[in-house]
Amino acid sequence: MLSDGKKNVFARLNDDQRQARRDAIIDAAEAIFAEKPFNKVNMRDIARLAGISPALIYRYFPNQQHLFIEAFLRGASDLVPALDGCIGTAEPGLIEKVARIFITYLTEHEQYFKMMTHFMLEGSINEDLQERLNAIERSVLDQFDRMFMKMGARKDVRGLSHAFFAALNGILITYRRHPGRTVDEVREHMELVARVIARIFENEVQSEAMRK
Amino acid sequence: MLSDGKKNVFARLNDDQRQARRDAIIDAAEAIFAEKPFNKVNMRDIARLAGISPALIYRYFPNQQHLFIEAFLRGASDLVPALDGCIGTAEPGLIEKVARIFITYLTEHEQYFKMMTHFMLEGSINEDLQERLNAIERSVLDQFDRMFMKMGARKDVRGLSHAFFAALNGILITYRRHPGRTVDEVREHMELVARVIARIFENEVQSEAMRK
DNA sequence: TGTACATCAGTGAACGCGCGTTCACTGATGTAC
DNA sequence: TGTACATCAGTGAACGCGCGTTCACTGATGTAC
Repeated sequence: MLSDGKKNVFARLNDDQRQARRDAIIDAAEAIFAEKPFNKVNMRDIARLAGISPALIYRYFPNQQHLFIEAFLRGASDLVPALDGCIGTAEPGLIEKVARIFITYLTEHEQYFKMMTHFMLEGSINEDLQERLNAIERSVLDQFDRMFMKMGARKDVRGLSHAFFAALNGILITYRRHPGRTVDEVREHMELVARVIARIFENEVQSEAMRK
Repeated sequence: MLSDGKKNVFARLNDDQRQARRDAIIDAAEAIFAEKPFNKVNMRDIARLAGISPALIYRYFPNQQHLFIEAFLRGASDLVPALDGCIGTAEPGLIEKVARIFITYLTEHEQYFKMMTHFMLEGSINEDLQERLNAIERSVLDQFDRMFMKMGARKDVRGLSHAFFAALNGILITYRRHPGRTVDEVREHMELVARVIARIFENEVQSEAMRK
């Protein structure tokens, strides 16, 4: 007699095994994103790197968009604790430190940055997935809020965070491919510009506090 | 006897006619870019809108990349005079005005923004074309330099311009597609964030002047 | 203990489509003589 | 003035490729009895 429950009694892969394979596929997707320009990323390469057939990916993810967004969510969620950990204490230069962590994280894990811009620029995204992307963005903005408040900002903190977030993203996109520069030179330039940004935000917060 | 000059005597389209058709193709490319997500833009649609066969485009442009970059250069070069015209006099709120012009220009002519991000993110670009793109970027940065100097900045003006440029680009990319918002709401939010950015740059320049 | 069967992970090849680009061709016009 | 020819704008169809996704199938394993 067949089971009448929702879980099929015949499932031979238990949850751990399924999860392990899922992770392996996401690992492969990340590696391919890290290696190639994001419009060259494709399912065949991901499957090959994961050591499986392309068709098998579709037993774990309904389509490419889901896979990409799951991969992004898994990786990008590590950024939030990293920010959280360093905002603990108010200190001079905190904003610069946070800016550097943000920039460093997204240049060292270029795959997340590529995925992020992919979603920002592409057409329609599944509603649920969009909401999860928004949740990540809000978490990052929340961290920035905390940072600005620790540094003494009181007025329109969210506005500052939005501006800060946009400015850092802009650095990553604008100076990503400066011709004739090595990877290190690009990173160095980004950090330079990030310091300028951090400095003027710092200055803004300070002078706001002084006006009070 | 055949002509021994470089210009073929048989050319039936004179330079004006050729240029007119070239412009018409670029017009069509712009219109398609304005209408569709940039990864849906294709040569067939451009040809159809221009009222010609796809094959004819290749008599005017060697390939798609050249067409796109020429289109971008033609359109984006109008931004520089627009900025130039409004930086004439130093006045309070100048930075905000310039930020608004930049944002407005690239939201009202969304096609240029799409092309710009296209080039920033895609793989290899022809060297000559890259140099022309860089020239445009430098012109914009030069305008920002002028603006900051008029407002009293003296130290590391180019650094400010780089940061300002990145921040404005970041606004355009980050807040482009906020789900459930109308086009007007998106634009309004962008202008709000741009005002925050402008304000803190203004503050930075002023306090730099005061420290002197 | 053995056998027929159900279930499911996994596969390689194929489907279908979109798209950049090229090909072979047409037809109009100017030139040589 | 007429005719053969060269030149070039322009075309529709085809080529070739990449890629997301699906299909028909295999084989291993657990179950029913």
